Amino acid sequence: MESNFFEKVFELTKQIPVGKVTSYGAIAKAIGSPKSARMVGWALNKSTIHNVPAHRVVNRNGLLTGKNHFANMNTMQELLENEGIIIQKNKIINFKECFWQPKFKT
DNA sequence: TACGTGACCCAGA
DNA sequence: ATCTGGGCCACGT
Repeated sequence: MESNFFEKVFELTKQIPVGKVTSYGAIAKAIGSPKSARMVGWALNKSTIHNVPAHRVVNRNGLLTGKNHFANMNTMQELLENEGIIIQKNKIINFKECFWQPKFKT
């Protein structure tokens, strides 16, 4: 049995549309474990460089907490800005506007 | 086998 | 408004 959690986080993250972002808690909640938001970040950390736009996943405050784990600290912000997202001081300005809620979709 | 760690979130003071 | 503490599940050593 494969790690459901890992796969779920993977799927949801890959389903994030361009120019949109989401939070770890949202993904965790979508999976069914709102309390386990920490594992979402852990899962992404395992898959940072795979084909998963982990850079579109930020914390509840819209802060790029995980940028430290990317290849380069600027990578995450650069990618998000490239998507059209406004970031300042490692924080998304129009976070609410760019927020996207993950859903289960086969 | 057991303990520690982690890209977080919520509730209380 | 800010600060502190607790909880959660899975993985690594």
